[in-house]
Amino acid sequence: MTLSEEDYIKAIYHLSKDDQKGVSTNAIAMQMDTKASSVTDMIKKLAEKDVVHYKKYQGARLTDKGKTYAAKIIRKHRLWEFFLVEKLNFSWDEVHDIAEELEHIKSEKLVEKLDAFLDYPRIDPHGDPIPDKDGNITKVEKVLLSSAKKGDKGIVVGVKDSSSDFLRYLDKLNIALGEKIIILNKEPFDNSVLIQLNHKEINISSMTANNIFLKIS
Amino acid sequence: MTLSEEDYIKAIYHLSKDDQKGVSTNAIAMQMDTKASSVTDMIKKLAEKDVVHYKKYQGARLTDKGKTYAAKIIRKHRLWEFFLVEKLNFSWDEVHDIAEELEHIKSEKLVEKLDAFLDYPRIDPHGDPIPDKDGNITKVEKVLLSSAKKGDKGIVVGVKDSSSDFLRYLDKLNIALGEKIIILNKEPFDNSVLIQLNHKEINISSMTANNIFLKIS
DNA sequence: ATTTATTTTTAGACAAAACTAAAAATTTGT
DNA sequence: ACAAATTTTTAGTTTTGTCTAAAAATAAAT
Ligand SMILES: [Mn+2]
Ligand SMILES: [Mn+2]
Ligand SMILES: [Mn+2]
Ligand SMILES: [Mn+2]
Repeated sequence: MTLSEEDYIKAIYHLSKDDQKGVSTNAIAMQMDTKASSVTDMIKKLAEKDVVHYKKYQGARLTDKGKTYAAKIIRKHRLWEFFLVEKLNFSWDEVHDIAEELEHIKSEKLVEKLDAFLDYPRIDPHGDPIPDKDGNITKVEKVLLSSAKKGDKGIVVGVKDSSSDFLRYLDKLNIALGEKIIILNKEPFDNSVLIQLNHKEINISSMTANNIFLKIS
Repeated sequence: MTLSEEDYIKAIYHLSKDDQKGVSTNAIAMQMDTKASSVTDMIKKLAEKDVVHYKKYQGARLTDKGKTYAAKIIRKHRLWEFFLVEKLNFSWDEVHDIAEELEHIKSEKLVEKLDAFLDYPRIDPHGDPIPDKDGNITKVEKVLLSSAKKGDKGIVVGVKDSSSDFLRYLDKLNIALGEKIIILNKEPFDNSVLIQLNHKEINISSMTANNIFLKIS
């Protein structure tokens, strides 16, 4: 499987909400920052290799083989991100692009040794679960800050958007994984949320609240 | 620079003995396991990018820019090899192929942080020097076991052939970097060498002796 | 000094992964 | 239900890196 094919598989995996409906050509094109026509070509190739099901105009659906493959790439991506942050002292907003390259290094043994070296981490620096050796992903129960209710108390356990810009903004707000948050109020006018964090009250915009995951405690 | 271009630059670097004469098209083809015609195409492209000097039928010579670039790739290759052996507990015969991929990961910051994490190692698991940040390589004075004289005492400091097969053979002989060796005798008939290693006498074939570097003490 | 052998380059083709432009199918709006 | 808008596919190019076959240049041998 080539680097490009692997990135497509991962993209389709991440875009697969429903297991029934295929992921649309346009959605994949958007995610991959390419043109729909290129996506069609690639989907056909992936169908040829039995990693996706494809019927014209019906979008792409990963096969079991495809899902397993996706999990393996994601496992590598997140293990490398963990390595970069925990061992090389990168910050969480710098690691995605590098992991985007490292995830394609082809060596089963490398992944397993890296996993052992890192002491079998189960979540990456953005709170996302790291698939195990066999591709199993333990789903973490989490809820968007935007959908938490007034009075709820929770811990920041993840982010939906993991772009550098957003992560650096969270740094500025002193919001990091593990921080305790209390929802003091929700403003119906603009859907902003007033929270308490480290004994300070801060106002979080709807857009920001929509990208922070909490575990309600 | 693409992955393929980088591998060519490295190949030309390693094949450059004389600084005057260009490296022949055929030699590069051999090293890269490809055809001479492909090499000619690539040399032209590299000349276009000013990393090699190229005149028809004269072979390829790296420019200063090319040499600096080569040193950077080799730096990454050897740092990753060191990481794999020292941190992930790979053996020295397993790391070359993986480093062959890792050396192409594009992030200056990653290299510098990796270097720091490894505590600035200066030689890789095969005894080869790791170029510094600026591409400077400190030459290690070393001599082939095959050219050492009877009575010489030395320490194994490197290997010329770093193929898995050779390295595993050395493991079997208990020859590793740092081992002390005494040259007891040289057999003129087949150029084999009788050495003392760990209080045992072993006979080393000419071919093997030709691939072990010593520092005479 | 020619002829012969080897090396290197050119010419033409191919597969991968992208693109643009245009056609076909599907979805949406009235 | 039909026209309009959108999505998806096809057709035809392009670029990168490879290949084979043949031509040209260089090196070796008689
Ligand atoms: Mn990637
Ligand atoms: Mn992540
Ligand atoms: Mn390489
Ligand atoms: Mn090495």
